[in-house]
Amino acid sequence: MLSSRTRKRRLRDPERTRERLLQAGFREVHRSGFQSASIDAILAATNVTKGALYYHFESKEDLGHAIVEEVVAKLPRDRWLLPLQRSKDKDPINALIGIVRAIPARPEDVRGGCPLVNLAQEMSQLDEQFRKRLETIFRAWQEGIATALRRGQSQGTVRRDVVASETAGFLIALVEGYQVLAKNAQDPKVWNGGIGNIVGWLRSLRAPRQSRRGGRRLMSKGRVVKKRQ
Amino acid sequence: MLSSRTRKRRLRDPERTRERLLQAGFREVHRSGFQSASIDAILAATNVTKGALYYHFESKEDLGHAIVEEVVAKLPRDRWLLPLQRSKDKDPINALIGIVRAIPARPEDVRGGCPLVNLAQEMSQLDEQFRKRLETIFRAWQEGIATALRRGQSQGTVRRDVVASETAGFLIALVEGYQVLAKNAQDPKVWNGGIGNIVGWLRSLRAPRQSRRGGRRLMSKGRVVKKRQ
DNA sequence: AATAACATACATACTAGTTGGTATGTTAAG
DNA sequence: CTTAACATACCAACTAGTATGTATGTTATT
Repeated sequence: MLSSRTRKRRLRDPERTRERLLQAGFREVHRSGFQSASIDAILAATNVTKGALYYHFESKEDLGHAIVEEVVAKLPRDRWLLPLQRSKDKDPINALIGIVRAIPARPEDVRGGCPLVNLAQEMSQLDEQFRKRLETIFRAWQEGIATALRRGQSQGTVRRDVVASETAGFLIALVEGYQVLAKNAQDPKVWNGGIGNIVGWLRSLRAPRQSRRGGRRLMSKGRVVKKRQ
Repeated sequence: MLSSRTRKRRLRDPERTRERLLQAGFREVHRSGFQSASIDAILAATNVTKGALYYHFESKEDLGHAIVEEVVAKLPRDRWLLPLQRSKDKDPINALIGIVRAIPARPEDVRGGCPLVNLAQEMSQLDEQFRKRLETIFRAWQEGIATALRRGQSQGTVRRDVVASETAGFLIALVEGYQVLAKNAQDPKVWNGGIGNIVGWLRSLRAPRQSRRGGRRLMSKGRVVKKRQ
């Protein structure tokens, strides 16, 4: 027996139908925002009919919630949390620098903005259900970073005087803020500049070589400061 | 002759009508976003009729552009640029700290988010006219901060090794990023925490007391780092 | 193995409401 | 009297959502 996918494309494949709706819904929401996302546009993009959509999701909101939980939530998980866990032995600051540098800087990504921020910005005030789901994602993101930083502190690679959770929030705010600016500029150069400055700031979190005097560290090397003073 | 305002409320006062539409439009757009902003809701809020609105503005987009230029643009000007200019003699870092601390932390402000970011996030990808107007605002904001920082550098209060324009962008990203997080959390505490961390970072830009060795400076005192190591 | 019974997974056509926008009429101000 | 500043009524397009019908897949029965 061949798997349901490899056979001659079954006429009914509810899981696949649902997944296609989620993906197309995500794209439409990412483009237009949730409120302006058109159900008809999603259907047109998938060649799924309205009856099928409302069989799998009981309302537009329900579809939106599923998109957040099943599509949006994956983004920080894949881009941040998994890489951080995978590099358990290495210095978390190097890992974070790598992650930040790996955030897509292609024009279409920069211009579209971070889906998480897009949705949070639009919906958190309007729909508590959306907000809660988004906050869960933010929390997991922040805690993942904080955990990695604490690990770095016990390894001696991260300054002991930084407060992990606050620093994680700082980093997230920074990343999201620069993405907003880059999206508004509609210009990858803005984002690339942001990466440089974020990386510079990240380096300032490193513990000094031999941990002299309780882990103070200067704030040079960033793109915010000149390379040669 | 009494001024047009003090008389017994003239039946026709086009300037006032226009201004009321701008203000109500701003509030509606701030609440719902531009796309979902309802013309009818704006009319209901102002007791102005559709004919009057379309006499003053030729389309919804036109109204939106006017809102950006005449209402939104004032916000960073009033909150950032004017205070920075007014404190020409003082240390710009102190001025910036005061400005950041003065950003409203009332629940309704935090939950509504920064109107500039809201619009940028929603519209920059969709409507180039919107984007250009918003970018003008961001540019002026960034240049205002950069100018103040450079002034501080020649005064000797700001580290010489910081690149003013980059640092200004960093600060803006940070402020906007934290406002996004606070809006998503719908919680003023998140914003207040952000203020603390921003202020801490701002302090790290100060030139050392007697400008020893080319202006290096450590990054302590922030809320990101512990107060007593 | 054949088939009846049933539930799943859709498809089609429609509705009630809202949207931005307009055509045309009216009235106040100079 | 003229025209600037509205007011009213209306419209076509689009919205999410639904009622109803139908074809497919599964399961129980014989």
